[in-house]
Amino acid sequence: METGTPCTLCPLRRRRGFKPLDEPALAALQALKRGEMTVPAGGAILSEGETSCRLYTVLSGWAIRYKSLPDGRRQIMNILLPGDLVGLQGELMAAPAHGVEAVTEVRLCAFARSSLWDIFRGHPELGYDLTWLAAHEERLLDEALLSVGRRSAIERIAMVLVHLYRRAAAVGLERDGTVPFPLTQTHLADLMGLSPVHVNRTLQALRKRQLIRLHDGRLAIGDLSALRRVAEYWEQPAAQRPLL
Amino acid sequence: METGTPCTLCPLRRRRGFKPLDEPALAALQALKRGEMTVPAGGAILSEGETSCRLYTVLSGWAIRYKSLPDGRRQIMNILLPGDLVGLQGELMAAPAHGVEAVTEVRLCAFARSSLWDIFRGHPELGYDLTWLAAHEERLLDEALLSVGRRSAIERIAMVLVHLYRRAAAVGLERDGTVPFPLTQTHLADLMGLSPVHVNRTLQALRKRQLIRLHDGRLAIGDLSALRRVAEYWEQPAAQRPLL
DNA sequence: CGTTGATTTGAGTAAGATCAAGTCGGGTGG
DNA sequence: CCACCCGACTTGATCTTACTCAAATCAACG
Repeated sequence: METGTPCTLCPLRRRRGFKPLDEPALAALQALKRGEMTVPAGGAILSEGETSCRLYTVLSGWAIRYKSLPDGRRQIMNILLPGDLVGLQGELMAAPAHGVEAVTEVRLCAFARSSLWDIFRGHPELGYDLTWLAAHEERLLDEALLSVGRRSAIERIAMVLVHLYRRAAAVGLERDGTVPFPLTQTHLADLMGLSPVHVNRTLQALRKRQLIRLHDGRLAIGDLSALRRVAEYWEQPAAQRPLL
Repeated sequence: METGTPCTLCPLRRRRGFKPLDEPALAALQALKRGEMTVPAGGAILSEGETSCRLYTVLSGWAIRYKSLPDGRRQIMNILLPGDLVGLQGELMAAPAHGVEAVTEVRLCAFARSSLWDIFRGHPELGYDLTWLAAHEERLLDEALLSVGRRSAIERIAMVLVHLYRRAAAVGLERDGTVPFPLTQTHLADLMGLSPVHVNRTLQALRKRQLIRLHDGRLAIGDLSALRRVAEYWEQPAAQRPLL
């Protein structure tokens, strides 16, 4: 665990799309920061059932939040991108019922979980932001549940690709019409409640229709509106989000 | 909209399972309360896409929170029971992307949404509780997503029955080994991502195995541990929850 | 090279959807 | 009282989507 960049210089915070924070709040946040941490690709950030005394913000890299059944079936609940909070989800102070695993190498900004309470007391606006983030995460889950419960395989895949493209672009990962895409087809399967084989065939169908391109770890969308139409997906304009 | 019971006398608040609130916090809450409201069975509490300036707590009755696709397919995100908050989910101040509908007659306690900010500023402990509730809801969604994504039909139905039984019992709805169960099989289908016909056959299978009984609107569980085993479901002990 | 993980392809199958009736019970109006 | 209607629940038959199993390909890497 190293000290890392001070919050005032955090490169993420500069990005459009993140709500600017005023000087005192930033200072308070800095005071709570416990350092930075790097987890290698494939490494565990949180283990299912194990309590962590830390709370993290993803600074860079991709991670997955998942739950699994005793027999090994696994469901990915969400993909974590830079700016996302790790560890808020599981019942504020209790053991999380989910694991978090790095997909690529992940850089994290760590806070002491016990300082949560200080945030609420000392900086109500940060407490509000925290709740905003929780409500936002819930909205992502709603969308995922709708997909898995009611969309067909091709709709689900189209949906998740549009959605991840937008999220990645929103945190500045877009480069000439592509975003990095480190997920394997097995990840997509576990994310959308499908088998890996079926994901493969579905991706082929989308490629054949020229809707997407997927080359050396990057994703490009051929025809956004057509892809959205396939997914029956109309996203709401993204509000500026807080960053802790 | 009537004035209703003062928060200090709220019958829900007496129940074991709800965290007691101290005098000043209770008074603050009372000050924000805008009255009570009754919605008939089948009535809309929130419409998809429509902004509401209110925030509600369910006092009695059952409701569903759902999203739907343009072609009419519907996914229920959660069942709302007494003590649950309505309207926190959708991006704190923005239009909710979901609807909420009464299943039975529902009695609601209303707050002005604009007072959310006052809560955080004036009563950090209430702000914390709010976040706790959001994190808790997220946990419910996690469980639902795992079910719909990775559990078989019989596992899903077993799971949801165990889960709803516990939740209903936790808010005092249990009477000699049964809880009220106002959901139709179509509700269960929309909740678990199945067709109504298949829900019917699956319920029959559970009944044949003596695991559940479902009579005149009440649910009884024949063999809890067996039902849990079917569902591959091990729930964590319920912590005391806050009530707003 | 041999190994390892990801992707691809093919063949057979099963879980659950869809379609179509039909039943049951509780109102409602004549 | 009875005919009717409506919604929820049942049942049977058929069909489709997506799963499973198995094996081949491919690229990266030591």
